[in-house]
Amino acid sequence: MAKTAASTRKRILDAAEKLFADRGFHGVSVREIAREAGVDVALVSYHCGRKNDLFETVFLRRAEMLNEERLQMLAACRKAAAPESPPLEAIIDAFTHPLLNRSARGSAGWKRFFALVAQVNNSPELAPIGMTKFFDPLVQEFIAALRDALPGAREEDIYWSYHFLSGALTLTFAETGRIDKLSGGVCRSSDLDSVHERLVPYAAAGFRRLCGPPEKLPAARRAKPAAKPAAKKTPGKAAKKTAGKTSARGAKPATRAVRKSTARAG
Amino acid sequence: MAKTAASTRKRILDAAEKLFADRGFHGVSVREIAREAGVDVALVSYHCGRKNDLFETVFLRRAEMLNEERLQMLAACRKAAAPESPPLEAIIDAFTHPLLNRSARGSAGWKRFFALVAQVNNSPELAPIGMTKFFDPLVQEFIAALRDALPGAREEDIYWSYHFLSGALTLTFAETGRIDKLSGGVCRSSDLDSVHERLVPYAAAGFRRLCGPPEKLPAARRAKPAAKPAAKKTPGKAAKKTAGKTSARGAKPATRAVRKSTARAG
DNA sequence: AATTTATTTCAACGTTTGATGAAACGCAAG
DNA sequence: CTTGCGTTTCATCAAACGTTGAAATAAATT
Repeated sequence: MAKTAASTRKRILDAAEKLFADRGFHGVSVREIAREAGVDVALVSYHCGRKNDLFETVFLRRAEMLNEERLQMLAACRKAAAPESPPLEAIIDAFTHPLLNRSARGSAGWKRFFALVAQVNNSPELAPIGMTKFFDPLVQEFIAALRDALPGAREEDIYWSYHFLSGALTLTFAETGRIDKLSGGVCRSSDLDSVHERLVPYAAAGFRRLCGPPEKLPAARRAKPAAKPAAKKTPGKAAKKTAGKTSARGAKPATRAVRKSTARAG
Repeated sequence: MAKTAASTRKRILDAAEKLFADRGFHGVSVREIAREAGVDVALVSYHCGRKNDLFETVFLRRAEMLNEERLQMLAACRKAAAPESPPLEAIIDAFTHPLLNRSARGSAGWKRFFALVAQVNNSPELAPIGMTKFFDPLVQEFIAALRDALPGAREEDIYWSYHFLSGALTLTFAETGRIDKLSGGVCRSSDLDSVHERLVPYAAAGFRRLCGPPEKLPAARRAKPAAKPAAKKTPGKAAKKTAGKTSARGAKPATRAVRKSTARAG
């Protein structure tokens, strides 16, 4: 069982997905992927080509599925509201709900994929390649829908509002566990249903505030420019001298300058 | 010049910051950092310890400065509003404005740092370590302020609203260039002043919607559960057979199974 | 000037990296 | 059985990896 060629390829992709999602492209070696998949190293390049191609394949595999469903939902809510524009919440939901569908009900693979997307989206190295390549056509479609739903809005406001949603969405579905720790257990990042319930109105309210009628912003935006905005310019002499004194640098241990880590303190 | 020990260490940290911000922790080698800094490899461990320590130092260096100013701004706006709670916008601004101060006026170092934070924040591997360690105390302080500004709000709603802001903020200041491409030049991610002008009201509106009085949500949230929510389960046989035919897998070239990348096709 | 300490250079260590050529295997078609 | 093809194993390559000891140099202290 699980010895056919197709399943070998799938095992490699699944293993790669898992490891890439955890530690990013550079944090994983091809050999590690092979080991995780229980497969010889050479089989990785045989089935999936070079490491770059493997990464792209992992990324593309689910991106296509996801975005298909997103477009379907968008079309559905457009049809339901025709000839009017669908309500803003419905458009945002069409954009976000497919993530919930895939992730909430226990699919480990999809969860890993979303963790991967979050990293790509936030990487100066990968975002201009990966996100643009696989997500921009879809996003343009949604931008158009948002434009209809927000008549009179300026283009920049729509794009920026989308960008904020994108950041919130990818971070949330990455499930890094940070919010769990931060909230002391009050929030569970794995409870995506209840998160999504909040994300949609949050984003919708933001869109309306930015893209809605030009209600004058409440002027009380900044409190004070802070006591010393550019204080503490070069603490090099003043602050540093207090700590250590012999060494030219801060406060560093013995023999070699720095040796604080794990073992071998010699 | 620039040959003192202190400046050597600084050169290493700056080089590390630049490379880490571009390609992440695993994407950069110690030797590369040394090369970028114009320094012998051994000097990196001499001045900054192991690679892990170097990364932490790079991260901590600016995080402390940044968060100090954030707390100052929070204190200032609290004082200005006392004994009332500061307005929501002022609190959010105290959280976000220090990023603008540091980044908007051309500091390449700070821009790189924010790109780094975005990657750490979205990494399952690094977020639980880095973000928790260096940002949680600050965030707790802001959560408390938000709690005062949003009386009657539920804890989960506050935390999740913050989380959404965090995602939008880090992605925005990472300046990956994606929004520039996406918008065809309409938005410039480097124009942080005008982005920040939008981010604050966007987030504030989201907070109010989630944490404000329990206005009944507009029921029209979902359009339809989409025609086929779980369509196309295993395209392995049906869809794949259309493309290639000889190979067991999809459509792949010659000799070896996969060989599509750059050079050395034979 | 002599002595101590801080910094820098050089060379090397054992491992791991991504990738591949050549040979062996399994299996269906001839 | 034999041929042929898709798949798998095995061994290997040069390059790069993180880290360090020891020697050489520079700077500070006595």
